[in-house]
Amino acid sequence: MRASSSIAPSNFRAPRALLAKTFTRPRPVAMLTPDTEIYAQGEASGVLYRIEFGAVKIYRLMADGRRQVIAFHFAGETFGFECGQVRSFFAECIVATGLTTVDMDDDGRFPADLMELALKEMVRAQEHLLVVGKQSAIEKLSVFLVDLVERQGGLDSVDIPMTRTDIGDYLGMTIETVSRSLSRLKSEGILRLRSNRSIEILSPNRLSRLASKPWIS
Amino acid sequence: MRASSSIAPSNFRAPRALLAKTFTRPRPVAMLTPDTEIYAQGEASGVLYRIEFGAVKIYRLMADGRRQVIAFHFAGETFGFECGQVRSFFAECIVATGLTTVDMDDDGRFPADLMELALKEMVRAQEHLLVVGKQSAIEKLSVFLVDLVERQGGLDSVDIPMTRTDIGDYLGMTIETVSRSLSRLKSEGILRLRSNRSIEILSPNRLSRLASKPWIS
DNA sequence: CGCTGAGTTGAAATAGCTCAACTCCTGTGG
DNA sequence: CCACAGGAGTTGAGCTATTTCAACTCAGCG
Repeated sequence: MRASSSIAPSNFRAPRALLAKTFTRPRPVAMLTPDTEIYAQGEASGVLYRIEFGAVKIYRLMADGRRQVIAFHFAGETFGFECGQVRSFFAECIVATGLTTVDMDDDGRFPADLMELALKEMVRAQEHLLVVGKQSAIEKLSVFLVDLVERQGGLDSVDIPMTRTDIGDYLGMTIETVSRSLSRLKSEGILRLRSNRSIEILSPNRLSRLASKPWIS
Repeated sequence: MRASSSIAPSNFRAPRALLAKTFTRPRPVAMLTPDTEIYAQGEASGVLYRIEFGAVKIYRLMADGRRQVIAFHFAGETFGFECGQVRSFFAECIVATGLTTVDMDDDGRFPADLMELALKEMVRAQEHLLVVGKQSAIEKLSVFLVDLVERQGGLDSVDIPMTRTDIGDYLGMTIETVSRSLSRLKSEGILRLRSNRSIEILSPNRLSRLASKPWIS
């Protein structure tokens, strides 16, 4: 499943005529290898990306070298919203990924269709806040896993494309704590580590009880 | 400066004709007393609010009773963005507050002018993530204070309209830790507590060094 | 076959939480 | 005008979860 070629994002800006605002397909697809940088903090913004397959992480670097992962995005999702002329975040492929682009209007605004997506992204960020603000590492990790399960269609077997470091930077904890929490869930029989990047949920109920949907109804 | 009357938000929905999309003033202003609930989790969404004066907190209640404050808003700011038909958050006045409303379009979308505001709100939420994800309590509080300073025009004297509990729920720490961190900043000569709700920044440099703008350039 | 990076596990250090006592401020009623 | 009550804030002491530092395992790959 490894892409055979890696095309820099700036090279595959599609002709405007091809970019229907109604998201009609097919559109040109760029194949990116793992760890490819899609855009960087400080670059000019303007293009939105839609993931055809694969996974992407959005993060920010701090002055002291720490990193905060803002979001993970998977197939079918759109990312790249910014409020200024300049990117505030980095976007990077986690695995082999196929991307298409969505341009802004001539006047520098987004098609109205995308308002909904931007708002959804806002709410997602705010809900992530609830998770990072939680005190317990087990809780955080459970919420993370339940979210992954749901986004992967509710199957027992969950793919974890990102590294422990990514997860730690996403949840605001060290990789050791991520690892220990996973081990704890394993030892309690809630999940099984099929491999480093794939787990099997043995007791979805107990997992989601740990995650305990923080928001009321 | 206490408002003489408190009008429930549902009572001051202005006639559509008055709500110019270009934000022309004057518009009807509702005066709300402190602790007035502007909207609640679960209510129908649709109206945006603009703060003429005062301060508002946006928060969410968790199933276990914990609270996460998502944002504070001050004069000149607009809040109330949602992605669904229903409010995900509570909005409540912190002090006496004057509000005006901005309706959505007939088709349930926001005027295009507001896209920018929504995106700004998204980025704000994502930056809040950086703060809550930080490990040190002193750092978190410093970032919070620096933000307040900037939003109040960079003066030495900062107004803290919210309680320690609000601050704690915003930064993801207990009120005791908020208090201890403030005392620490005080004992180090970085600030002075004029009163519980007003501080004087003695060394803005050292404060912002502690806050150490996490994002590079 | 050994190198490298990712992940795990252990032990000690520590930051923040919890519980509890206390102070301070403010508003109220005598 | 003063006394008092209640809420908000502060401070202390002990406890615990997470971080830190370090050693180790494991898997993939030249």
